[in-house]
Amino acid sequence: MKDHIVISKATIDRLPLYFRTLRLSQEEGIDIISSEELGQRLGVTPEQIRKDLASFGQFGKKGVGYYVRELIGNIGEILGLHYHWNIAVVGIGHLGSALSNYQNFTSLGFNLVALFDASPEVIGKTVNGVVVESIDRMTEIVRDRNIHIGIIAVPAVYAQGVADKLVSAGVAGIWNFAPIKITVPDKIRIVNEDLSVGLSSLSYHLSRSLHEND
Amino acid sequence: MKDHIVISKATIDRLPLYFRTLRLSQEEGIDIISSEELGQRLGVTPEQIRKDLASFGQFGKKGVGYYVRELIGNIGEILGLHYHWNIAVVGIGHLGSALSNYQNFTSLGFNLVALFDASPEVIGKTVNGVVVESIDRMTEIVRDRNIHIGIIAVPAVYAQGVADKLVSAGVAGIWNFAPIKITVPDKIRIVNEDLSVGLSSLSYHLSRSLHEND
DNA sequence: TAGATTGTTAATCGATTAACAATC
DNA sequence: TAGATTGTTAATCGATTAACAATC
Repeated sequence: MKDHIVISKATIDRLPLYFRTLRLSQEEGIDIISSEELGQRLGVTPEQIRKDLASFGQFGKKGVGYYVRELIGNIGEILGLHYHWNIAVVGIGHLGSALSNYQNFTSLGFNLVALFDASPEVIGKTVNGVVVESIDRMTEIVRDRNIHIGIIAVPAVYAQGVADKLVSAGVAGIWNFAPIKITVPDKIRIVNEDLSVGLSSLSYHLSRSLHEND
Repeated sequence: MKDHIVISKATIDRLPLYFRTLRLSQEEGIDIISSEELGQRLGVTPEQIRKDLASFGQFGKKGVGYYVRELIGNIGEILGLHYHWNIAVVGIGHLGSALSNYQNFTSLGFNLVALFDASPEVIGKTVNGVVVESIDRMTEIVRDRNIHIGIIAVPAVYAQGVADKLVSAGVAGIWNFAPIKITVPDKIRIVNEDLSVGLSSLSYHLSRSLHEND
């Protein structure tokens, strides 16, 4: 792995796509794949793929391509998926339940180890094999179950409070689904997943094509 | 609106954030806001905001700032939210149900008008006031209810098939949650919402900080 | 008017694309 | 060896940041 080279956010965001597509290719029985072929499968130029991978090392064989199994391992390790992070979902409403049941997280190596909610009607229920705990027990449970990542799926008004609680309980990263900006200390990683962006950008483009001949 | 100027994807993706934050500010009773203040609230530089808005016109008053209500209207119109697009969700599993119940879409002006599923156990159920229909009735329902946008929340293996069906039924845009690349004709807009990207990028950064002193 | 803040141009920075030498 | 394909450098393109004149 090369030090002192800064990897672009765009590159990091493409790695999961490479990872996923390589695994699909592997299931199809493909052992070796070229950047050309891989690019076609996921809609990225071969140059882009080679450049992205090259920032982490030399994973291919010139004149041959990439060994699929090997590359999956390499990308998995780059992404840190081999750490099998423990995750907790906070807010077991519609979205929180859906996330708790999302099988693709498991297949990426994440372990769902805790669920939290504030509502007495929800506390005690079992979702995807995990019992929903009161949000008041967060501190002890985060410590006891060694939770690395907290997923926020509560209404916007509560999101900052939940984030503060997760941070003081000791998580290292937060994945925020609440549609609001959340502030955390610098050492905590935060990723905002804003579902309204995708739909709004669709709306933008659709309304353009409506009056294309202006 | 300025013609022949290409607006960057990054700009379009920030507009929904501006929109949302402006509405929150409005609720707090703020009538006029500067790019400085707005920037602080959503974690974007004031220059960035002014530049983004400037690509669509002159919405502010020099020496004063932006009139919140006016700007909300302007951005809403730029995003095409005033068209009140009709949307349908395909695949009423955990994620599909959550999306069907997502109140933020409604607050952006989208109308949920149809739900589809292939499973007899789900067909006929009511989710958020809408009855789940068989996927076999998609063509007629898309036409009759004038559906503009289809949301794909089915397992990856079925996603391309569902997309083909949505396109031939006549939707103009697709919002895809299935973790797979989908191919559609050029005239159809497609946005991929890949939930594994966010979590994987968290994992990447967390594993970096683990061996920060390498 | 003086102070504040926009809109816009120029400078910088970063990411993608193109080209090709290295080599399997 | 000849053909294929990577890894890497250079060229281009696009987006952000800085600076400031315009003006409310």
